[in-house]
Amino acid sequence: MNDKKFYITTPIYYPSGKLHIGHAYCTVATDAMARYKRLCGYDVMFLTGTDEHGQKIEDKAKEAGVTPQQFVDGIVAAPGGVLDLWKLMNISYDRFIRTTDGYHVASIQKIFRQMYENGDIYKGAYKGKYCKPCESFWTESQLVDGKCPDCGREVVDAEEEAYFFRASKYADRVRDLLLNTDFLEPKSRVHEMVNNFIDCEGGLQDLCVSRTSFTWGVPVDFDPGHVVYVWLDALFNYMTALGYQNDKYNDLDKFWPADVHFVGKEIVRFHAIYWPAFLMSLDLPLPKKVYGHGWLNFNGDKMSKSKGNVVDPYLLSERYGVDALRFFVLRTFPFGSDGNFTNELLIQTINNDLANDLGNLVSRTTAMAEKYFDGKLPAGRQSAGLDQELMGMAVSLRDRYEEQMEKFQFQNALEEVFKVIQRANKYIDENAPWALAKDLAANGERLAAVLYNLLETVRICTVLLTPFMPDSCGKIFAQIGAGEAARTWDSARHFGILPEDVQVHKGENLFPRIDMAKELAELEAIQEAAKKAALPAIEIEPQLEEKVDFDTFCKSDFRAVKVKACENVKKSDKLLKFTLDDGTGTDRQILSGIAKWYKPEELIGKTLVAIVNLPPRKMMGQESQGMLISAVHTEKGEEKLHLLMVDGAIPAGAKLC
RNA sequence: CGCGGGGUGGAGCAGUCUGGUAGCUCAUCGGGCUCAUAACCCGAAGGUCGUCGGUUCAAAUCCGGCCCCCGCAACCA
Repeated sequence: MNDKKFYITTPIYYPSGKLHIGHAYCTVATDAMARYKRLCGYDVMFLTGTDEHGQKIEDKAKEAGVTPQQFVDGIVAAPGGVLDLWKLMNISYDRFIRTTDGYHVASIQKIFRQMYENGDIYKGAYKGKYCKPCESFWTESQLVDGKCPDCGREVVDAEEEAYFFRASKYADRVRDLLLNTDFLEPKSRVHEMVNNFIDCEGGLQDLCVSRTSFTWGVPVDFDPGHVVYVWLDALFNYMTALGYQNDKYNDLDKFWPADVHFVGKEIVRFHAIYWPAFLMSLDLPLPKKVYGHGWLNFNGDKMSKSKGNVVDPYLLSERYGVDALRFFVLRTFPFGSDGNFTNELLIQTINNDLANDLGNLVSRTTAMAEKYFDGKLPAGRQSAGLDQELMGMAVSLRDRYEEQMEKFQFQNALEEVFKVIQRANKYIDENAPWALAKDLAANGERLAAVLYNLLETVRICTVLLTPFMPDSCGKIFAQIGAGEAARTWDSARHFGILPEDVQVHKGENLFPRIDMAKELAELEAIQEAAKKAALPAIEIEPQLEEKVDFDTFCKSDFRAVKVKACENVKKSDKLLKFTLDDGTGTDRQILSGIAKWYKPEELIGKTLVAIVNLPPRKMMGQESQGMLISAVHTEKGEEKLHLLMVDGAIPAGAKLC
């Protein structure tokens, strides 16, 4: 049996909506790593999956009028879903776990009970600020202006019975793990974790690990009404998927502890603090490493559904090919820090690296082999001093590549490969095979040597690119006549693996050049349309739950006012200055930030509504005595505003009540 | 003094931990080649490495002050 084993995981993704390029990024990185390790001869377990419980899913399902299970099935297993995406993107996972799988649910129940029995989970009361309409608890620090950060409404003190995990008990061990080992990488994330959550005020807090406010989760089997907190449920997937506390699988001894968990930086906290603490509680071995990778932004902005700037991996895969997309994200961005995804960069990378350098190298090499030798190299060879540098670089490439791959520096590993590819292009220039070809009788053996060296260089590079672009590399191997033995990890360290009389077949262009200007325009149009479609047609502010008493309401003095004059405020692009007749005989001046929606001249003579007993307030150096009332809503993500205009027959100053 | 990340030739980035020629891609300019996907190869111009100060024989790199940008409710890698 093989004693070289490697267990790697992606996070299990939360299927509350379609996955985007960020999920694809992490998964492609994991896939490249898994394929690399397999290439190196490891017995690899590559796990991914979906984290399907929680309130958000329950809410979404309700909105959609289906059961939560139907909802997640729709996103995970239906056409165009998560499984489809990974298939499209050629993700070679060995196992896919869904936290709604029966074996996982049963395992979680056992785990929860076990931690309860050993005293690390205890029953307590969750105290906090509660927002009734959102059914959410918030801590003081989460509140925005003392109100619910979600909906902006008032919160009340509330208490709920809940189970807690004694995280505090493991604070010292976790701190030590973070500070004194390589458990968490990159190192820059370590301080953030320790400062924020362990050495913060009050130390590492016990974690609330059950909920009673919703039901879509793993039920606590000994206390009906409670469901297990999603993170406890989710984190253990890494072990239940190997058979921990269940009979479904039996790979725990073989693969646990995991070699590395790849996770996004926002969930580093759960993986670097609570996950080890949970494992310590059960006296289980800890994973060897958690690697927190960066995020892809889009055009400098954070990608988010609410901004509608989410990049769709389906679209890009279909348009440019899966391998091009896989390659791009790993070649361009350092894995440990954030990267800025732009369409231009994507196309640039495809054109330069894949089309011009790699694709063209394969193309010109195979074309010459066909043209000069009908695709079959003659056996005679004549080497020359010019060969040394190229061969040296090619043969030593594997070591440099390996060094970077072991550090998860995909960008650098690929950089090394492309240095060799560029060197090969230069080698063609140096040797000018077309000149040699003019006198085959005299130079045939030299020409054969040049082409053979090129094929070998291409072969070695292709072996090392295989984890990143499996399909395309298969096609290159076929074109250069590389059989199985010429595709192995071991063969990548040796020059001269291809048979002397290698048979070459020039094939299709592997990476066609893309017309940048045209493509950018089309992409933008598509993404713009998608953005619009993703945004809700009409959005209105939620109604306030909090009651206002009648007397308080009566204190607000609303009056009909007539616009006598209206002008833009100098140096302000938002403000309009109104001179109003409020019936008192003295003009009232009000400033209103509505220049975006109205031109001053179109408002003169209109009858509006204003609250007149607000304290006066200075804006841009001018006093505003009250506020004009408007109706606001959001349409396709765009804020809309309409001043309240009333019947012109209403006299200035009439009170509204 | 909440936490963290960042400021490097026109653009995007690496290098900073482990001080010692400032590197890559693109764009620009000039040249070469014609096998190849208008691709390839060579050369040039272009940076006081945000700023001020300190340590040092030596600082993009270490230390301190300051300025500017980004993220830090949720959805979310």
